[in-house]
Amino acid sequence: MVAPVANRTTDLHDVASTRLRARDQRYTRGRRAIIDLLARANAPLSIPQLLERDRSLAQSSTYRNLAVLEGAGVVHRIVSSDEFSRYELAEDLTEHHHHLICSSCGDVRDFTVPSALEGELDRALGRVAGDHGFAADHHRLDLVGTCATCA
Amino acid sequence: MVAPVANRTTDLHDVASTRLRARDQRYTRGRRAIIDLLARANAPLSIPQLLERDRSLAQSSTYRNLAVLEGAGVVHRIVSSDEFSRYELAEDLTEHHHHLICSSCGDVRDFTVPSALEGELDRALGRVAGDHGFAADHHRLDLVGTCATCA
DNA sequence: TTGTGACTGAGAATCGCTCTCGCTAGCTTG
DNA sequence: CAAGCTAGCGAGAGCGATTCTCAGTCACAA
Ligand SMILES: [Mn+2]
Ligand SMILES: [Mn+2]
Ligand SMILES: [Zn+2]
Ligand SMILES: [Zn+2]
Repeated sequence: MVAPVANRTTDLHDVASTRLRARDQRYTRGRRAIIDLLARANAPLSIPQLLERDRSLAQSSTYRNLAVLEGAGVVHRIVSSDEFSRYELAEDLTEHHHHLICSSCGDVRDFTVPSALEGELDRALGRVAGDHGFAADHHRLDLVGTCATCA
Repeated sequence: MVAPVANRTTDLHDVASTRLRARDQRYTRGRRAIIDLLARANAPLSIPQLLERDRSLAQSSTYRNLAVLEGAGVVHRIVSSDEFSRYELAEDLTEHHHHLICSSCGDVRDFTVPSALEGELDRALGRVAGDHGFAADHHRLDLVGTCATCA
């Protein structure tokens, strides 16, 4: 329910840069390239997909930079049963949403549910967390199945 | 919303045995031991946890048997960002539920939400799936945060 | 220009998980 | 019961995504 911190791409880079600097880290070319790719894509990307889209990226650096960006709260890592993890911009840089996960090809697509339902969900989950002495950070709602391509 | 196929432990083993036989596979001692451990536990277990609880289990066989049991639809594998996957009985052998996932220690606990909410969720997700030409198999709702133990 | 500390990338290392293979065990048929 | 067939077993080798190492770079400030 919070407005995205960055709407324009320029803002996005500013936010990324600021969050990194706060941790004594630099917003280098490789890191900016990753953010650009993730912002341009309309779905979470795996490392191979990132390397394919920008051949100048080194694999080891990309792994390292994604970890750094995740630590700085700029990027979010999605671990599924697929062979590769996927990465997307952190939610406060985009908007709260959920994922359609294809268990055949591993592809992930975004979707949202009505905010009324989202609200009910949050209330119910808040109650559950309280009952268990659990400090909730965020919820995750995925729909698992077969995508249109894998028919 | 479907009643569990097996309520008693005996039934559980019968179901497991039947589902394996349907695939020309046998319900051996090691496989039965795994099912027993999962039925007794009130949370999904990782392979190390299984091996610790039953020292007679061999690691490689346990990995193989869990894969077989998953293929037969008796066991469900949960992949998280924790180092180990965790396993629980398939939902039609227990009941539909969701997970509290501790991002600190990796522990997983079950919870349920009111069936009214679950129904709304299913309706909304059905609509989403239709819009995307996605053949939904099941949904997954997790609450990620820090458990009481990790405070 | 120099010093400090972060970054880079090729390759080595890690480690959960899967595969291999010689042997055992369960079931079926005669 | 014996023989044949197939599934299962487990120790260890292998696999592969991810992480780590380390010798050079680069950014930035003094
Ligand atoms: Mn997404
Ligand atoms: Mn569970
Ligand atoms: Zn697909
Ligand atoms: Zn914990």
